[in-house]
Amino acid sequence: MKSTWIDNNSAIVIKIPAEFSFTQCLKFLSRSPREPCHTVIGNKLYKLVKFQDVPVLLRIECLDQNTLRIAFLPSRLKKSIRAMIANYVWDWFDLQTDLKPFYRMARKDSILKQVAAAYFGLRILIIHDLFEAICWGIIGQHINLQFAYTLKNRFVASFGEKFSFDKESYYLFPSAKTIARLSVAELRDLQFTEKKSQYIIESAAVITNGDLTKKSLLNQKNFAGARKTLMELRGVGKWTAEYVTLRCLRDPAALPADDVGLQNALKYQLGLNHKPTADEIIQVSKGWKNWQAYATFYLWHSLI
DNA sequence: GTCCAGGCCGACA
DNA sequence: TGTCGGCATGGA
Repeated sequence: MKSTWIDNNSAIVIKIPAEFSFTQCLKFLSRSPREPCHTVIGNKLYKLVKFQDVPVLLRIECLDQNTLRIAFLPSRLKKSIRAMIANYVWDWFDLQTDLKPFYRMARKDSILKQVAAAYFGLRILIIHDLFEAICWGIIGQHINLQFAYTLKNRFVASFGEKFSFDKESYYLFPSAKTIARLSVAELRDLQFTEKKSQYIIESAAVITNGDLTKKSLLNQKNFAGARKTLMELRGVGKWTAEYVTLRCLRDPAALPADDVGLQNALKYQLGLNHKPTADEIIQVSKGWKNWQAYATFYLWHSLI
């Protein structure tokens, strides 16, 4: 465990760093009402997780500047699962990263200084599961984000495990094993394109048979190697590989320069009348060394 | 009705 | 190696 936390039978308390804003993170997480895998109600975040085959509903809230409280149902979980929950949340909000150097750099950067100040404390919201990250990347290719959430919602409602707590239903993202068994027609029914359906089922199969794991990607010499491996999957090109290394593998230097969202955010920040090209984005990001992922995330956030 | 959307693939020059 | 059409539909 990387943090100091105190627990009892029904809740865990995590000490959070000063450079953390639960409000900004919730804003990012609530950018679509169609998001099926977590819910934001007021200032509380609800998320279903499963550890050691036990489904657990988390309710996360910020008690004060220093403390995050994670309540869970069912209560009285064994200590090992409580530790997993604490680790899960710690990772989800990327609390291991010291953002002080990012803000020092951003203050001197003409593009980042404004977004870094406006969204102070925003963290990259990690997608823990490799399959979910790849899948979400493929779903989001070349369609608008709201429609991508519509597809995700149908996908999760159709194939994700459902559990009920207090008469409310909560879903887990579908497992690779479940999706690997599907036919293309079953995803076509949800309005996935033929190609997206094939790519998602094939990726699920590669992950299910153990040929691709998060661990194996992280064990590669560098993130460029991980991206190269990811791009061996059909349907995973440069953008998706960059996206997965950013959201799932925590590559601090991931920069999806072909991303239309990043292009639009920079167009606005730079006051351009055209979207910057990938080369132009690489040029303006020269000073963001090892903080490209955070710069990208803050710029995405500026579009919400 | 038109244009764009968190791209990728395969054909072709 | 670089460029271009097709995908297939929703949202603005």
